[in-house]
Amino acid sequence: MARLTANFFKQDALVLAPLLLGKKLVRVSDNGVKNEYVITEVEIYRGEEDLACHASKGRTQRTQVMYNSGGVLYVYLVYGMYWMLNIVTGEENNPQAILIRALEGTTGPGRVGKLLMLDKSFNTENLSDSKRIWLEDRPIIDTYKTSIRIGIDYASEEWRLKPWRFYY
DNA sequence: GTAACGATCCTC
DNA sequence: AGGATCGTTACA
Repeated sequence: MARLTANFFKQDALVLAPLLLGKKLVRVSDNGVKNEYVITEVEIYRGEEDLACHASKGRTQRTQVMYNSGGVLYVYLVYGMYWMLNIVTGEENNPQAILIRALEGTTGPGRVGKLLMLDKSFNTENLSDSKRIWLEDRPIIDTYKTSIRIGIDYASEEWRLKPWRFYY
């Protein structure tokens, strides 16, 4: 099916998160091998008001990528070891991103980054025209679950309790 | 400068 | 329950 491009990712994260479930993630490695995965778990990080979102610190060298219009990647290192894969979503200057927490057959965002062999060079990568990573359309998953987000105990209750984790 | 802390995972 | 491991942020 067709590659998903900027118009799709420009939608608000609240709309996009459930739509990303079941979508195909394609990764072409340096040696030219193409692998395809299915997205099974995501989390929303949305706006400067969201105290769990890195953009709550405002526009910094790290967070500026989230201020782009949707369709680019926000990839960063956490705990000195794990590359987190996020898709920037929404309108320009409205910082939000969706964390890919799991692909079919994997558990945990750290393992996603390892499986996809991500590194710093993937930060700001454009999903609309990248030759090494992109998403392709797939039928909607209409039965899914939600829960609070994982690993954000530092956020205040208002944001910690948002049901912004989606999985099936 | 310098210190504290993670959107995690593995091992004990 | 605790350690690995380093970029980002905050504060002096």
